[in-house]
Amino acid sequence: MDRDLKTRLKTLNLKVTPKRLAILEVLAAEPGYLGPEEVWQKMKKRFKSIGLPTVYRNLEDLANGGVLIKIIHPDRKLYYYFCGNTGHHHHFICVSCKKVEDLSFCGADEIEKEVRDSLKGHVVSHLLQVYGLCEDCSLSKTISS
Amino acid sequence: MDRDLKTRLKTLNLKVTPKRLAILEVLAAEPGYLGPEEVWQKMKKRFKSIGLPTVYRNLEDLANGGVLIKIIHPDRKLYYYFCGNTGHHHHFICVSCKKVEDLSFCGADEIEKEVRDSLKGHVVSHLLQVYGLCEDCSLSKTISS
DNA sequence: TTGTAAATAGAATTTATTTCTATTTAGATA
DNA sequence: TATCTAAATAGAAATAAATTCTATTTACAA
Repeated sequence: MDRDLKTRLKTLNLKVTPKRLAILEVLAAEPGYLGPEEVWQKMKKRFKSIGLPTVYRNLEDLANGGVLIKIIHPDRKLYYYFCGNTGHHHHFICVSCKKVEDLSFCGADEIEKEVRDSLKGHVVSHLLQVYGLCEDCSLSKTISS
Repeated sequence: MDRDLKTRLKTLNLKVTPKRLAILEVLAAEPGYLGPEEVWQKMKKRFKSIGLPTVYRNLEDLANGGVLIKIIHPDRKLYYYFCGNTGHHHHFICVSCKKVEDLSFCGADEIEKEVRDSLKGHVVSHLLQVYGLCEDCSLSKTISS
């Protein structure tokens, strides 16, 4: 686990614990994304005792810190994946096959302008998720959910 | 309740029941969106007996039929709004006082273009949620989250 | 008018997620 | 290095949104 990441955790006031690092390693090694339960299963192979609440708390804390990205599926479950850089990600989620693809579109500038000009407030973060049918599912299915 | 809507329900193989129509009326009269529990509360003012599962089932069926739009918030709760008013609603949520304000910004057109052009998919719905500090909280508080 | 598949009430249940409390640990400070 | 304190944790318990189940009622087609 690289030094930058440890530094980043400290910046977030998160202590560098073995389990916290292991959760990051599990997700960093994953090509896709995992749910809390799946992360827990993988953690149990590495630690004789590891509580599910620990997994939930860490995933939440790390996502709040921007180290992980949190995805909310149409099935309402939470999923996370490792985020190398500090930027936000926007997603296109297929409601049929659950596949997630990145979107490059981001209206951050316009959003910040509107919040600043008409609401007189400050933007801390924003979330954009787009639900739909991916190419494969568009070809083979109709919208039924 | 207009005739077009009844026709639309029949097209979806959904019978035109008083409660189903009332759920639509409740949401059509709402400028924003409502959760199942909120819809249930409003329904209980109109019917002496109305079950929460009935509300859930109808909201789901109507959303599947495209009469309602379903969105999933970062808090994982479901919300619905009538598909016939001004379209989707985007919100600015103050992380300090939890106040919600409407945003007029919407990048729907650009999003649909990108999904269509580069992903070859179709957009069903999207969720834009902006977190920040409102004017009052910007003046009096710091970000603590 | 009648038959039947859909809709419903109300209770019970499910399950992802969170809270609680006692205990342990990371890492700052002396 | 030893000590201290807030953060992190385990494990049990709780929460609550959402769903399932079964008997009963109703919309509406024939």
